[in-house]
Amino acid sequence: MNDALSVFIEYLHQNSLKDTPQRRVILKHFLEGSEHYSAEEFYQYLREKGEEVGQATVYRTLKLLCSAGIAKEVNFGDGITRFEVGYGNEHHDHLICELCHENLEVLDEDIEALQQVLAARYGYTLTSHRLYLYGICPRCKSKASS
Amino acid sequence: MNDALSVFIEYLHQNSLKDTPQRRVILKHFLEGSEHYSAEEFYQYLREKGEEVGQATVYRTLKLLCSAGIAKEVNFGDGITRFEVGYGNEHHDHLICELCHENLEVLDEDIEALQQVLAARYGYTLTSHRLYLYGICPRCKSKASS
DNA sequence: CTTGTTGCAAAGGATTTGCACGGCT
DNA sequence: AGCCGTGCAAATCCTTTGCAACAAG
Repeated sequence: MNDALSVFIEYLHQNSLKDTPQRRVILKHFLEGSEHYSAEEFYQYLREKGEEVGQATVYRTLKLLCSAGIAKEVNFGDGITRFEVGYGNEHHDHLICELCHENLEVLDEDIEALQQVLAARYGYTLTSHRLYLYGICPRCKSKASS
Repeated sequence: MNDALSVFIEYLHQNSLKDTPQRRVILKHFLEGSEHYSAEEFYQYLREKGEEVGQATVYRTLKLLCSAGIAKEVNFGDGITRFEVGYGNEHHDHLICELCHENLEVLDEDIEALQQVLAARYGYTLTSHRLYLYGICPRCKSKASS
C-alpha cells in the first residue's frame, strides 16, 4: 500500500533529486489528509499535525508530486489551486454543491466517450479535460425548502 | 444590435448605479474585442485604442458586466480570470489546443443532457457547469509530425 | 565533496480596496 | 446637494524565487 512512496522515491532517483524527510512527511500526510487541499490549507494542516516544514517547501513539493504523477492540480474556478491524489485513482469529474461546497467525484463513461467524439469532430486529439458540475445537493435542497 | 447596451443601462437603473462614459467605453470594446480577454489584457487593449480608463475601473466594470449577465468569467486553469461575452450567447464548452492555445467554443447536446442525468443520479439539481477539453489541434498535429 | 534542498523573507503577478476628487441624477 | 464612480496607489492574496545554511548521495 506504500505504492505511492515507492513511486515517489523511484521518481526522485530517476531525476537525481533527493529523498528528504520533508518530502516524505508531505507525501504521507497528503495521502492521508482530506481531499482537495490548497497549498495554503495543506500547510496549515501540517502545522496542526506538528510537522515542521516551510511553506515554500509545501508549494514546491506539491508540484513535485504532480510531476511524479502522485498528485493532480484541480481548479474549481475560484482562483485557488487545489491538489488531489492522482495516483492509482481513475479519472473523475467534479460535482460541487454551490451551497455547502460538498464535492463529489463522479464519472460517466458515456460523457467521457462523447467528449472524444466531440473533439474529433474538430480534428482535435484529446489529451485531457476538466468537467465541473455545479448544483445543489439533496441536503441543501431540503434545508432550503424548510 | 445594441441590445447589450440597453440591457446594461437597464441593469444600472434597476440597481441605482450610474451610467458613465467609462462604463460605456468598456462595454463597447468588450463586445467588439477578441474573445477571452483577461482584465489586464483588456486594459492594455483599451489603452492601445486610446481610451483613458483606469485599470481598477476595468476590473470593477468587468465584474459588473458579469452581474448584468453580459459577460461571463472563464477559467482555463492557468490562474488567470478571463471574460467572454455572455449575452445572447448560448452556453458552450471550450476545446483548447495545448500547443497553440487556440480556443474553440463547442457544444454537444448529448453531453449536456447526460450531465443532467449524472447529477440527478446523486440527487443534485444542476445549475451550471464548465467543461474544458484539452488536446492538440489538427494544425499543430501536422506541424509536430513534420 | 558536489549538488540539491530547505526556510526565510523578499519578490511577483493578479486582483481588490481606501480615499480624495469629480461627475451623475 | 448627495451619492456614486473614478483613478491612483497602497494593500492583499496566492505563489514563486534568491540566497545562505544545510543535508543527501
